[in-house]
Amino acid sequence: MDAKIIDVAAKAGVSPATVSRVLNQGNGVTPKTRTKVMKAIDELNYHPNAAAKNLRSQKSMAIGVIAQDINNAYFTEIIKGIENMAYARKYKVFICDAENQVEKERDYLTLLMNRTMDGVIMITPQLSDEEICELVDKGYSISVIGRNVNHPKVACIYTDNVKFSSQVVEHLLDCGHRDIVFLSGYPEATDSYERLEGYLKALKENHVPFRPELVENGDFNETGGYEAMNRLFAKKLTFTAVFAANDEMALGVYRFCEERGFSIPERLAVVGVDNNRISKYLTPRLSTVNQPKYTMGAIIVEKLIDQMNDNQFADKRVFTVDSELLVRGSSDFHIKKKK
Amino acid sequence: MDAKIIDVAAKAGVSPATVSRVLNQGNGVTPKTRTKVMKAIDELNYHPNAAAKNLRSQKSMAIGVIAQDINNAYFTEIIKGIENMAYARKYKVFICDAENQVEKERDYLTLLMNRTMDGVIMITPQLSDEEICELVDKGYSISVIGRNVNHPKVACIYTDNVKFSSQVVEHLLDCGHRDIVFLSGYPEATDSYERLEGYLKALKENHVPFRPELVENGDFNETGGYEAMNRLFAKKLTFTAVFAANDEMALGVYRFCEERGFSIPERLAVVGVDNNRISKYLTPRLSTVNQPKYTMGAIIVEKLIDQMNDNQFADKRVFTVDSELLVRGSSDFHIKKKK
DNA sequence: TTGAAAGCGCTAACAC
DNA sequence: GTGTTAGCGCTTTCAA
Repeated sequence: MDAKIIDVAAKAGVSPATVSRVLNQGNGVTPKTRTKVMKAIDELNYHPNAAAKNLRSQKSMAIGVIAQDINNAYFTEIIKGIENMAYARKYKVFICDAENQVEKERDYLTLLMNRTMDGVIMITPQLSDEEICELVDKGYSISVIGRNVNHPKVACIYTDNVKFSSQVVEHLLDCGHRDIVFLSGYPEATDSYERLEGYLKALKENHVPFRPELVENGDFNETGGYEAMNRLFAKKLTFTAVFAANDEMALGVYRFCEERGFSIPERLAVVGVDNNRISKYLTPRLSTVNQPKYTMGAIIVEKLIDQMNDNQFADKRVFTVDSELLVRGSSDFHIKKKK
Repeated sequence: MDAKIIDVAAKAGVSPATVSRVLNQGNGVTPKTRTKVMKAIDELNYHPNAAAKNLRSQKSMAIGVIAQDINNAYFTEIIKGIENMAYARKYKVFICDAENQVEKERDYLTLLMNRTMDGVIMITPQLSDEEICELVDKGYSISVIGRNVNHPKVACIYTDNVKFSSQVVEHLLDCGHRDIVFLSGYPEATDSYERLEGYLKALKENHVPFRPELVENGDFNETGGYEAMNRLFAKKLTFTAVFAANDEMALGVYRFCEERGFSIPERLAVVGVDNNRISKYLTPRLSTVNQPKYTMGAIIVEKLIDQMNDNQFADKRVFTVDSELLVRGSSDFHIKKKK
């Protein structure tokens, strides 16, 4: 149905090889032949068949992004950074939505094995480091956002979870809080346990006793956060602040507070993580931790491309980027000290 | 580097054709041979090369979704419907983010021409019907969400823009408003002018004079909505309600009101469209029009698959789905009639 | 600068 | 039920 390279060649009175040269690198062709070929391409409305091209050249010029959940603006923001930089480097980007399921992450990785894409960027906290390393050892190109995978061929970019979590907790302590809930995501996720680590560290350094019952899992989503709050409340625990490991769970905390008539930040202070765009539309605005999401995406895709082409990195492999605690209405309030 | 089908065949002591049969439809193979082959596949960690497969079979089993902007939850919700249904039908989905640029829409369409994907679903209000029809006439499979493209081979699913817009305006009139701003998206978009049409219809039917100066373009995004409000205000126009053609622009209206100290809905009533998940996190909650987003995605992908395989539709081609006006805090208030 | 020819890895006719 | 073989449409040596 479609025109093929041989049709273009015939129409232009040249060989398929010449058409290919015009289409690709482009050097070693007379301007005159080039024009003839371009004209034929145009007239026949020719589009090179990607499958044939990929098969022959053994590459697809495509990068996959496996994101935890595309309904979460944190991920889409990163993806935009990836996409724009990839575009500048002549790569296509295929976005894959893992919908919070590890099995889906694995599923999408088959697109890497079957060579649909040349490399993959993972923005998912679930798949284990081991699994990633195993694949990389087999020769596949994978880069990672949001954690540090210790493998010489895996580029990583992340913020220091422990550090900013301590900062958040210190901010809450400064506001007079002593009983601070930590709302975790699924426990296997690095984002969960590293942020918990920061929470514990700050408590310890400030000589505030750790109450394990104040740690709950909210699965990184709104519903999970809401349900976690209900569980805590059902246990009749006392607390005056919540540190949610991401903004989505903080949304659940807001819902909980609204239903119970709890005012934020007076009755309960709330801090999230991600600086999800939703956070600034809440009332009161949600205090959160900002990360340079777009830039992180842009940087990692460059590294991935380096790795795919040279099988090594031009300079660094691991990037840590600074995060920033944004104190907003949901926590900017000093509670009275209990006697 | 990777194992190929011939390696598997050798290892299992069969021919490549048999391996292929096991891998694909699967009938016409003895359970015994099947087991042998599966074992070899497993041991060699074999993954069929997608490019070779696509080239030979002349299809990719991939569907593209070109969305206006993936930062907008309206689109990601639809995409989830598409993806899950496509998965059930053995199709992969490639998500493409047009970032509000027509040129990007066209760019992604080349993935259709070069056969990277077998068909495309467009959720973009910009690319013209003519351009879409032209491609379909050339034999490409395209389906459309959010408008009605009049072509026997284009499946469409949409809600009746005129109808629900009239409803919105009638609701505002019921609340006592007479001077209602219409915040449009870019004017070429069907979503803009059809919603404007509904606005005009309701005004006319209720004998409320149309004030053209109350129609402004907000480009379908938060910033656009905000700037449009500033322009209206700078002109010292009087109005008591805003009907924004989507929720994103309504966010800009909220920002404007907050900065000016205007209370919603007392000083200004606001209604949006999309039932974007953000709408219910606002204070007050945003009145909006809900569409069955997930279902729309699921339905249209089925139709696209029908069309790609049979080159026709099993039953209907055009689907209209009901929308529902959700009256929430941002408009649920009766203003006093001016004398 | 251009052309001829081989072959990327797979599937689908057609044999057997 | 299984094997042989041709060829999908392109790129890339190699030769001219």
